[in-house]
Amino acid sequence: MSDTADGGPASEEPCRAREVLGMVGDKWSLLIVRHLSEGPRRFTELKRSVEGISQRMLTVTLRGLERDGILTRTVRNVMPPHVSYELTPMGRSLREATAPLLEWSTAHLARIGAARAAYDARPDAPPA
Amino acid sequence: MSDTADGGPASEEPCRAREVLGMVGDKWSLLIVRHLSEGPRRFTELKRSVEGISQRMLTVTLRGLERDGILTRTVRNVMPPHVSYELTPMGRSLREATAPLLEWSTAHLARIGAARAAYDARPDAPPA
DNA sequence: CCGAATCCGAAACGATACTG
DNA sequence: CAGTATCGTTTCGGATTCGG
Repeated sequence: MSDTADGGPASEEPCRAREVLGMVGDKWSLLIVRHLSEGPRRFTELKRSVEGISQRMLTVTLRGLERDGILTRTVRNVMPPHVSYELTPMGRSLREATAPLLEWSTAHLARIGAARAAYDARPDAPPA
Repeated sequence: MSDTADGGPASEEPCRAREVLGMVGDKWSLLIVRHLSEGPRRFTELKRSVEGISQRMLTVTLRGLERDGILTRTVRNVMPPHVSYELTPMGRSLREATAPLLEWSTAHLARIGAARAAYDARPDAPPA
């Protein structure tokens, strides 16, 4: 399968791929989507499980995904506050669409590291 | 298929997805990979077909992809210079892994636009 | 024709402190 | 608990200029 059932033959106009990458190509979106694929999660749960993300980036990223219709934000106005995030059907379809890429990454990361090492060891390797 | 054959259950350690996105999650990499999936291309051909990319970003992105073993760079030292770029087998497998995401994008972009419009029209929409 | 080098503005990101 | 506000740093990316 070299040219069928893919995202198009690339020869078409300005290409929508950029818009998708502008949405999920950031540092955290796909991580959050992936974690939410296991079920609804609360803010602090995500904060812990994504690990490395700051409060700010978690908030910002969640807002963006909510705006794009990838997930829903449900507020229970009690004390203490309780906010739950959950994938929409579109969010789950996105998760499935990104699965092959995540698979690919785990399968090829070692090879990529080797390629980089080989490249950097070449006589004509770039200085920095 | 809700949970099988995907990139893992998300519960594992710090997650490699970030490294992949650090590689192909930028603005241009996937576009270039997509264009190269049709066969080898020269620098100026890519410059024209990607359209919107600057010389600098084309050079930088191509170098990165070459370093990661996604594509090869072949120089024919003649006048005028002739440099050809071509996907490696790993590059082609990457192209296939990203195909579902590109498919998804073309299928859902309109719906996302609608979701954004609806979100922005909500009474509690963010100011900016 | 194919790039490298430099400069600069814009945007992303992170740490911290504060609020209901 | 679940954010918001502010600040400083880092990175991205475009324009321009120069070299082989």
